[in-house]
Amino acid sequence: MSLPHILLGLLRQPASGYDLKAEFERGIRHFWSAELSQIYPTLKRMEGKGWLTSQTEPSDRGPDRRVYTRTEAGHGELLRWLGAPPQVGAERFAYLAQIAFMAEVGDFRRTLEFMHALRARLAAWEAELRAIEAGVFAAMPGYPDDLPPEEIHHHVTLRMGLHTLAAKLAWCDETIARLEGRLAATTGRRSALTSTFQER
Amino acid sequence: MSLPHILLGLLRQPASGYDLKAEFERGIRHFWSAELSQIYPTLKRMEGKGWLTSQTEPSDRGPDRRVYTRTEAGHGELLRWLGAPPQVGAERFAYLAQIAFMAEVGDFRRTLEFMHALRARLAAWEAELRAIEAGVFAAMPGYPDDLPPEEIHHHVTLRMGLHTLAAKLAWCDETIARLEGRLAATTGRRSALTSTFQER
DNA sequence: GCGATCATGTAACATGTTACATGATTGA
DNA sequence: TCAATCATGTAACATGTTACATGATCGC
Repeated sequence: MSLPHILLGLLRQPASGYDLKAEFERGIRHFWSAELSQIYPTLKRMEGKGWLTSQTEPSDRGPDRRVYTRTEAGHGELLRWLGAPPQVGAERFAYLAQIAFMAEVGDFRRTLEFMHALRARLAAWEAELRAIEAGVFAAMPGYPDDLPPEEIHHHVTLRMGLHTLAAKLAWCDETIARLEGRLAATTGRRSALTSTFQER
Repeated sequence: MSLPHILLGLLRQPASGYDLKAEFERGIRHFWSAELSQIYPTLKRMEGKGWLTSQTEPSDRGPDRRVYTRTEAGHGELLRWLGAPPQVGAERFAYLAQIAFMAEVGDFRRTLEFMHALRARLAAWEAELRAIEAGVFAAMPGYPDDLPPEEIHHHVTLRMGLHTLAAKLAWCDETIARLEGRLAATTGRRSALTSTFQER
């Protein structure tokens, strides 16, 4: 049950479902995502619980907007969630599952190809985070020491992304080197076009 | 749609739902989890698709076991999944969401407390992975170079866990140091028992 | 006029969690 | 005899994804 709490956190100012989706796209997306078709009914449910109120207002362009405001009860629920212990351990990595069973293919070159594709994806993601940090730094010479207190937490989540992506890239490199070492050991004995370890 | 594929991967030998749950607990759990109440209907669905066949057999103790066997079609589906590109980017970290909105509490000491709790959880997890690696090393002096080819992939996923957990611990330490620095800068000016940045 | 953006939603489906129901066997 | 383990499942609920439906306005 995290999406309602994330929405409560984002609703420092009143906002529509559409606005909140846009907030997800710039920032939150790095550690959580939600589709509009999930956000709209969730907001409605939250209003039913008394965490939000809504009023419709005309839009500058397009149809009327339904703008949600956080209630006292909603703010209380947010604080309760922030007081709960860290929710850790339920992470799911589909690509690790793929690697774990890759032996079934019987050819290291597939694993190698997979690791290269994975590395490229992770490197692009890291570049994105680096660019964000560089942008903040450019606008603030004393970064991160001069960050105002209310922006520290956002900075902390960005740093987590940078740390773990660097670690994953190092892991990709380690893995690629190890697999290439294995492949080199079998090349010469047999063509690189034939099976690499089904021979066993 | 990953659980069916993980089950296909685990079914190198015929196994019951109960057996497969046990396999999750020793290993898979580090990057995926599933309850029995999800595994049983999933196996039934997979049988309906022709990926598995089942036969019941008496148990040494307790009720009859329904043992599933992977079919040719099931093996083909597994290979198709292993041939797909890495599924990356949809990761969800509830604890990062909590940190991102922790400013709402208005007291760094809560963030600090949270980071200490998080660090303890991650350190315990890292210790567990280290123990697994140490166990493998003890049983095999030439680890990891001497690992047989079919065990390399398992080793690779273990290494990913060790890399990212070390990175997260470094991030925790960096964050804790930064927060303590901030706190020290305000202590002396006002008691540590009062608000730290709502003053702004 | 046409595609992009603004704006809200429903419906069908897929996936995952928690609680409940049942009952045998084994070891302390 | 009592708790743990073996063993299978259903039901209710919660969460999340994909596809579909509708329609206005703005810039090219």
